[in-house]
Amino acid sequence: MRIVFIGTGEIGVPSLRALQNSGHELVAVVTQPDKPAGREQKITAPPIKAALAGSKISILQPEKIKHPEAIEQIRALAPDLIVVMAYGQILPRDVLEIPKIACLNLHASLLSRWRGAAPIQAAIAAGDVETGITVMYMNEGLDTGDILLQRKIDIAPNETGGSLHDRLAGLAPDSLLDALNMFPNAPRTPQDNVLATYASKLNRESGRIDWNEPAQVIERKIRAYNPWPGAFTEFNNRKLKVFAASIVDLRGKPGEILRKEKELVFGTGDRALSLTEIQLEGKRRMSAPDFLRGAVTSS
RNA sequence: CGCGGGGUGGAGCAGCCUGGUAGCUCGUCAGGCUCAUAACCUGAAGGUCGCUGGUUCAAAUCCAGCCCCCGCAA
Repeated sequence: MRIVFIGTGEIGVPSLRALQNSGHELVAVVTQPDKPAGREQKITAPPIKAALAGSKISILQPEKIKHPEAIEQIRALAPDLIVVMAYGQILPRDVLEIPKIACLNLHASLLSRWRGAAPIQAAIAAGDVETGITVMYMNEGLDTGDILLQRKIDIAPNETGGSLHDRLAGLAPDSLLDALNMFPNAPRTPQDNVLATYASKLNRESGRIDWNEPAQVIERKIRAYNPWPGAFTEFNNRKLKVFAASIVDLRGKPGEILRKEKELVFGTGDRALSLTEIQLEGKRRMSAPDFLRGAVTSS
């Protein structure tokens, strides 16, 4: 089949490689334009483009995929199939109707649970015990299309957003290839809209810790947001990122520092949290004991 | 030229403003105490103070340039 892959994020890279090696004809890749990134604001290629360095596959980087020129470029490729993963823009109907067979999306959750932009973090933060990859037929809604197939994995008790992201990225290629092999008789099951939940887009501020919440909720959020966008709180008027914490059986006011000798313990809405891996603004990431050794003498 | 914090024995920090003997909390090693210990006591090793140049009798400290790490913003 003639396939066009549309994607931007790191999570799509293994699936892209699987398509390259699949025997199908990967005719082009559409990804977001190079943008300034990092402290130096250097123009940086998105991960999908970087993964194609050295290959001869044609790459399209339209500013807006809904612009007529972009749509015409994709139409001219005459794809049988379009595969989308973590692209970052909504595909207009005109693009969805281009492929002869179908426009498929790989989504990092078990739809209809966690539609939207940040399903991986949402699943951990909610305390879900399993998640997975959904291959679905795209429509104009936000992750509302009919399901082709799903692959499940368990969420480990110490799972972080980063580790789950990597595991799902690795699960996606097999899911995709299995789905492709089902054509032309691939199944099609509508989503259960009653069970649908949404994972809204995250920004830095959404990582702020609300100490009034229960310890377990905060602990999950810390894991879910590690490494991005990062959970954080304030310490001596400076931003303190928190990468790992464990629940301890102490009581105290929400946000109150209950211990700071050998461990750093904050009160929450119910029990308390010992922050174990942290990073103060301007400093390196380090363990709580290391942090406290210096903090004791300087305060 | 986006804004800001930082680079000091193996780790985390103080000292810098107001130049003059390398400090603190740990770790490591040796010994002691103890039924025992991640606890306690004694002692020891370990540092070109990011790099280069300048000022000075004298630079971790003041000045200039450069390299690297990090937070914000995007």
